Amino acid sequence: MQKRYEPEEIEKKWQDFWEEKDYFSPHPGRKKDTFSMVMPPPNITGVLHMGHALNNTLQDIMARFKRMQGYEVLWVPGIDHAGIATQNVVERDLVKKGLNRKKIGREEFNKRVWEWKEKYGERIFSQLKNLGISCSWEHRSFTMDKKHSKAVREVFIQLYKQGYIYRGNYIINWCPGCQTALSDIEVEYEEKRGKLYYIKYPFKKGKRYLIIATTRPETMLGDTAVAAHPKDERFKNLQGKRLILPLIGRELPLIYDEYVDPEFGTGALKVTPAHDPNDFLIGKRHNLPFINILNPDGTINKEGRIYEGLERFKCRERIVNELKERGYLKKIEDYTYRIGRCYRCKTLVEPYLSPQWFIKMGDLAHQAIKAVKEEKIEFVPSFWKKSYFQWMEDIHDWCISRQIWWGHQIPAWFCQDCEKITVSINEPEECSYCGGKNLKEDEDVLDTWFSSSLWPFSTLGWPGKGKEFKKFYSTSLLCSGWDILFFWVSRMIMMGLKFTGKVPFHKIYIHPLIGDEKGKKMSKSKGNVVDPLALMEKYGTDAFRFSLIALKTDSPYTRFSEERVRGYRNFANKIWNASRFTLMNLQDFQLQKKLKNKKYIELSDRWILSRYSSLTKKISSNLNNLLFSEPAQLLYQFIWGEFCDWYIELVKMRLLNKKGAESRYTAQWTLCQVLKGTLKMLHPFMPFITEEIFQRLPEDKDDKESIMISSWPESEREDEGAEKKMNLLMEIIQEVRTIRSEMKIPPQKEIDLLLKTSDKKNLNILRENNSYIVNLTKTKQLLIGKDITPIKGSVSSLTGNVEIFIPLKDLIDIEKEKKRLKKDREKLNRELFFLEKKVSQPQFLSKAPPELIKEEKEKREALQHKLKKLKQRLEEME
RNA sequence: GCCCAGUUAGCUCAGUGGUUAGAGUACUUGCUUGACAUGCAAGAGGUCGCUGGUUCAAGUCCAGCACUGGGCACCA
Repeated sequence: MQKRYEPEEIEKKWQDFWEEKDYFSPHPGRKKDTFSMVMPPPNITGVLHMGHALNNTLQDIMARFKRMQGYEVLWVPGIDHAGIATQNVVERDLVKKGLNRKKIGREEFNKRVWEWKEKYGERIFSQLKNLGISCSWEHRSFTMDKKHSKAVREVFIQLYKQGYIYRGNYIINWCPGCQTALSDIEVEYEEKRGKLYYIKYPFKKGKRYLIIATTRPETMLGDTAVAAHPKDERFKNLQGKRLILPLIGRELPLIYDEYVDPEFGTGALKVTPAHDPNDFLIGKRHNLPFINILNPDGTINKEGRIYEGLERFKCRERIVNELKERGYLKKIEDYTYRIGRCYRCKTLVEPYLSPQWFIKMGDLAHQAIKAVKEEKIEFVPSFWKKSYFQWMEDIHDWCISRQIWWGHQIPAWFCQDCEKITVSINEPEECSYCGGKNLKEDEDVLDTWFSSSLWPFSTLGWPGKGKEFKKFYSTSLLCSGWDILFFWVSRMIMMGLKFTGKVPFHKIYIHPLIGDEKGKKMSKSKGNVVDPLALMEKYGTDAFRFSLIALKTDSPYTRFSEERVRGYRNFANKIWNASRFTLMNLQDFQLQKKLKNKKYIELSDRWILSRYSSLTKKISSNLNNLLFSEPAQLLYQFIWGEFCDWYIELVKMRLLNKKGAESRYTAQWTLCQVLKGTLKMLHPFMPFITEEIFQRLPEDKDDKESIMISSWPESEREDEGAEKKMNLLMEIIQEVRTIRSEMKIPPQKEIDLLLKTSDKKNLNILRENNSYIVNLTKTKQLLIGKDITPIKGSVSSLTGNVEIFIPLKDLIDIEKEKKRLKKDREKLNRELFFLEKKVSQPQFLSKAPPELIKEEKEKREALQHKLKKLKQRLEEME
């Protein structure tokens, strides 16, 4: 075994081994219970990023943990066809080749997307394999495969037939870049500093005019009215007047609508029903014409007359100029307002009137709220529930149609004869209303999130209700980032309840997104993106995974720092070396079976086994409660701070046979047991290094061929007495080391050490375990007793009720020692002052629990004793 | 505007009403100590954002405020 842990070959080796052995597929376990999860499907365009890494590491920890606990685990991996995102990527690729989508046509385009999918779609799977995740690859799914198409159509048709899905002409968010409708949540809003233009709208008769403020002057091309508040005095006597739209010359009626805010701008509002959601409603109320002025690509259409063909912002510029030239522009003010961008291509979104498909959300949302309120789904951390409720309670109908080519085509046919819609799983032969054969399939496809909302059951074969569906649905747990809480999680809950009658998952674990060191969102444009694959290569996958988990908090962004990964690389190396040490000392371990029944176990053994036992309980309960960073820290602390720093150090002398064969064997057994059990608990976090070492450790009957399928450790060896004894010894050792360091005693120099106490119990502990003290403090001569008189020129200290003396003779610097003791005295005085105050308060004595009072009083006595001894020493030195 | 989260060591973060508020990292000092210098030992470093309240007891619970980050909704 080399001195350093070298992850590369080891990781590859075990990943292949596990897959070959088919450990990732569900196998009936000891518990007969199941544990199931579906992976949030990455986009087929996706390249592994930090978010995937965290998300999948969390799931992998749970999968491995539950598997070791004896559950039958199913973890379904999959990828998402990601409609718009994928279409954009493939389209860009076409442009590079001098082609475009319209040139090659829909069929050819989709053929190319499929080709692209075959080529790159599973790239992310191989990257996930590097991460060591243990999902069931044979269950892999794709949101566009036959299974899912069937589920999608089934859901669509049922929703349509039950009146949840409708089609109509409404204002939706239109992305001129992607040239499709978007749902409300697919628009990202940001503050923008822009201008507010004040435009004169002249009356048809006379020379007067109204001034109207707008941020989007180009939309005036679609104005069909001017509105004022009915109670606004300024406009009261203008009833029935008509205005002329500048530049265009169209006559506009002046109407009155409660919606108008008299306080804003001039109190008069231009109404553009086809390009503003509020104006749309006003238009409906007042039966105004709806004039669409935009082409799908964001250029002005023929309704814009002389401006036809202009790009929308060019048009704005020109209109403003012309208004100015012709005296229609009163003024321009600076104004900050909100603009919406497409979440895929970041193009500014336009409110746009067009025929689209929608799902009525009211009832579905109501059921989904109810299920969470009734705690059928547990949110972790629970505060996310509030966001969930808020969004669900204020939900709008979901625009599900997209004017793109890549996706599930909407199973609807328009009858050219009677203009009615026939919806059907398979292509219908005739119109279901008039029987006409002249049918035209709807060209729109469904929102990507429509198919992903079915994911927890569509992956399990729904609408079929086969064995797997029955066995693994509802799933046990879903892990997701909060960024897709509304896009995905909420919708799965609604669809799951609607179509299976059950919640899609019992628990939802919502993890943070990973920000950079400053806590900012990682993005390509900011250039602060960290590549997980590079980190895995540099520090090893285990260290990388561990850093993701140990860093994780509940706050929405976790700050990621490479420093920490390096720290956990060092931790992996520490484990490696602790194991190396153990293995080097197991030559005669064949005796282990005999040792199992041995009664003789040393204090340090009892101590480490006790610490180990309480660790097993904490780790199990933490993981069951979906706490991840806590167990990670506990394991780190135990392995490094207890097992390595203390146990291994204490056991060295025994392994060198200084205490006889029996003691050596016991040490070997304990080392091996504790190491093995700890590795098992660490396995979900650091799968590779733990497997590598496990394979090298001696087998016993419970451990089969891999740590992955070994049983989760349980241990009942808590021993409070042993812990107390060890604590005393450790304190003394640490105190002696401190003195050595403060007194600048060279590390090589052996000292004499006197330990004085009148407590019989402590005397026994010290005598029985004097070797611990001798070995860890470099002591030559150790004297333990209750009537020891320290030699003059000793340094002293006190822990518990044990007085420590180190004779230094002429080496001692009296002044320095006095200073040290005085500093101790000050500290003691301070502590005692507060403690005495506390213990003497009548309210404390009457209301605090008696146990605590007793403890505090004992503490006070101990402090008083300590102070007395300290004062004695100081007097002696004067 | 409404909502959520956060504010603890230089930095990144733990902290479950009850010892002297912890860890990693960085820093200082000393060490090639028979697993490990990716290491070992010791040390320094804190008005727990502010103000009140509840309590025998508050970093922890409650209220208000400030600041930071985020989400949602908005008037052209």
